[in-house]
Amino acid sequence: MSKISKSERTREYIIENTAGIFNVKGYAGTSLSDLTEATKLTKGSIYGNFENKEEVALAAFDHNWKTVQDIVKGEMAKKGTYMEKLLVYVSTYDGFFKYPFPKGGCPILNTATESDDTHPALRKRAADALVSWKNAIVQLVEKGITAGEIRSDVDAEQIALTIMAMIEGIIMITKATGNTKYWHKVMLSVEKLIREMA
Amino acid sequence: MSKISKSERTREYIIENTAGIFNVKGYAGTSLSDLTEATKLTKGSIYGNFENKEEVALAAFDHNWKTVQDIVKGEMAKKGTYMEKLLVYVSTYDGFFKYPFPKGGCPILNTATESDDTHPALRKRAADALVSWKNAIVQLVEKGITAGEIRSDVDAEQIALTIMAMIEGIIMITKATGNTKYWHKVMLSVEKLIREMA
DNA sequence: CAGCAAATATACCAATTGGTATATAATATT
DNA sequence: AATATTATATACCAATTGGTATATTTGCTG
Repeated sequence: MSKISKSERTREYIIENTAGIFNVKGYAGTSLSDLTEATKLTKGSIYGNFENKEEVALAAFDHNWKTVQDIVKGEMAKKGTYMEKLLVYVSTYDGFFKYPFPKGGCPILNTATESDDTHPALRKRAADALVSWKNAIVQLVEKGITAGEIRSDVDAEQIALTIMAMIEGIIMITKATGNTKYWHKVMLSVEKLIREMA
Repeated sequence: MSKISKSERTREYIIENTAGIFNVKGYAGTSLSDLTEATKLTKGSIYGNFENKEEVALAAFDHNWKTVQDIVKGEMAKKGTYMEKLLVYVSTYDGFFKYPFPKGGCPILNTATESDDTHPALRKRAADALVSWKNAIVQLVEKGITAGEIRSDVDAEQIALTIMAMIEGIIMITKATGNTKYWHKVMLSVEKLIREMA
């Protein structure tokens, strides 16, 4: 009486075991043989569950981004104030290692930079994730204003985009240089930006 | 009496005509046939001037990054104060379209995100560029302090890294979403950060 | 537990990949 | 202008690419 069919389970199995590869090697850098190797399945099995490589990549992106979201949402749920919820971006991303973040870093950063000029479907996926992330932060700021935690003259969208840009930018810088000191310095700037809204 | 040899000119010709491709398609996404097509040369000619595809990609990165640097340096030279020089990052990057920026956007962003987990040589190149960029900003801030334009209590490195992260982050966000309004909002934050140092 | 449908594996495909050995052409040097 | 050298093109290579048609196995259902 298993509600989920075999193929649905295999689909999930494929996504879980290849999501990390796409996030590390990128779409162009990931081959079908990478996928068969990682899943110990054959091409026939993969193409029986996905139309093509692109469809696997899209599902992998969704999976990777959901992984990040789940961690952040989980941490935010523990916090009482909107100010504290916003500061989760500092504390959680700061403890990058404590949490099971996807291999290869931020999937939005990786997917967006590779696909922006070359792969419309993947680009769209990253863009949609960015907009919904932005809206989530805007919501927190606006609720913070209503709750009296945050000044009413702040531009919520500007704050959201600035936080996002700082985080994504410093992820890139830190991963490229390997210098975690850089990371902490920019996180101080993010924290200052958030606290200044009070 | 041409000082530069034929092969040196061909090398330059290859770099100039392929740098944009690497910056748009990435290292893995760029094939030898992309290179021969763009240069109208044959593989023999390319491999006579470069050891392999990696060497072309490294030279292409250097070329692309120099293009960005030349634009910024040129604009900074026109400014009298260190404050104004720092604000060039806002005004120049803001007028992305006026200037002949490399096709595909910021080469550091593109190269770093693709190579950080996969290609040590390219990663190193991007990391070195990041550090020298950071040091250039630190220099400007420190000179601004000496000149009395900037408060002496600012952490120059933190400022530098925060500006860089914001710029790189918003380049990614803007290119992915296509929304230039986002760009301007974050640039306002960069400007605020710089002016607050006075 | 037999039979059918769904899922997976096998075997194959043409095209392309990065790269090389060698032939040919162009350029310097004498 | 002949020669030596350098640079470019040709022709080839094995391996891999993404993808498909078909065979085989698996799991579900009456």
